[in-house]
Amino acid sequence: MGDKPYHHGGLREALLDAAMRVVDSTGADALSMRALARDLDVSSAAPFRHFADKQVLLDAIAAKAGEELDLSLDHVAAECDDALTQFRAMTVAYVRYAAEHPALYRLIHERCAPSGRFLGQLNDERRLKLITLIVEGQNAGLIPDADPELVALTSEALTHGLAHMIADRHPRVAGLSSEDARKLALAATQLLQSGIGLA
Amino acid sequence: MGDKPYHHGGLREALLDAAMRVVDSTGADALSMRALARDLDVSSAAPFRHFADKQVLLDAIAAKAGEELDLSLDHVAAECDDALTQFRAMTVAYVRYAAEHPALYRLIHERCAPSGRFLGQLNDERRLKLITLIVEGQNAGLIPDADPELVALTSEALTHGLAHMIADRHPRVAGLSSEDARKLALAATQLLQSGIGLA
DNA sequence: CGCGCGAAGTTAGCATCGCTAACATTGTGG
DNA sequence: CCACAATGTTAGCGATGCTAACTTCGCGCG
Repeated sequence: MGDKPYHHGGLREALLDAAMRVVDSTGADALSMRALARDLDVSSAAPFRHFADKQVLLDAIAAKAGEELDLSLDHVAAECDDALTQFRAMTVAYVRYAAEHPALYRLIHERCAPSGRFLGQLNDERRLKLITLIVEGQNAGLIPDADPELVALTSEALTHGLAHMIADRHPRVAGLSSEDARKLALAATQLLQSGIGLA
Repeated sequence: MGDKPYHHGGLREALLDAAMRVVDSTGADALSMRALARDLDVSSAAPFRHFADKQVLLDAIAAKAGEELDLSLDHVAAECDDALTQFRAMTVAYVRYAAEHPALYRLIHERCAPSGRFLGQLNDERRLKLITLIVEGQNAGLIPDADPELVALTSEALTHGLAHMIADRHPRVAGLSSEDARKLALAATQLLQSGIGLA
């Protein structure tokens, strides 16, 4: 009756899910192949049938998290018609993801260097949209006539910086509630738009 | 003659130095207590006389790297009289450190969450100076009348974002030379000052 | 002066980890 | 129907972080 079958069934998915939960709640360093196998009640060698080594698993987690983030951005973007509010909403959503899943957010970006993957960036379609928006703004005389690539990059960097500070619990933004983080992201973005002055 | 003495002498410093080199060149994950001990030709238990566990060592490395970064900022700042150019030069120096010591830069910030330390932030003195600069700008009508804390935070976040993207070899800034990084940091900073528009 | 005590090393060993090799069990397509 | 590929299992290697119990050494105090 309670005999567990020799073959688990969807072990790969189960591994990925469990591993992602571990990383999300405990951090990537805390992930152990053997512990994972124990949790899923399989032998300690079983996971290696599905992931060649730990790094591959981590890459898979990062990829999945990246897709989640992407989906969340899509979802948010779909609810705005105005391109500008869309842009702002996406910034907020990005920062929010970092606040709610710091370890996954870090994982997504850390992986750039070691394994050559590059997740967590704005996908090309979205980036194109952003650049278009910028160029339009420049044609309308609303945006200073700088390189659109530079403008986009600066905007991305600001978002990124906020997200990282929050994910890493930087003391300056440590105790922020989800709502506070939202406000901060909005305020900083608006500040970038209006300019800080200092010149 | 060539007998190595039973007591190493300055083992603690030696460990710290060696460990820092390892992290800088190979990444924090590659640091091994035993390997470290082997390199310094001491037993594998010796390091634990000086650092209770690996995390403590990493914290010490992060602290030392933080001081280095701090010193480099001081050095750069000392060569500017104008407060504004000082601010810009420090931004550049910050990003430059991230470009030249990505693993250390990451380490400095990663440690925020796990061990409660908070390195890598602008120290209070410098931050105070920045805020003063902002308030002066507002009094002179050069800076929009926003919360100075917010303005400072936004500025920090932009710097931080650039630094992180470069340290993590984000594809958008991957192949940048040191000089290119310098230019980028400057351009982005100026863009923040003049404002991006979009409104 | 010498001695004893604490700081700084050592050796040995435990538990765990990532990973591999060799073998077992399946269910599925030819 | 049955061979085979896919997916599990067990056993084990080498490395790691860390601890316990012991040794060596140098410094300060009677």
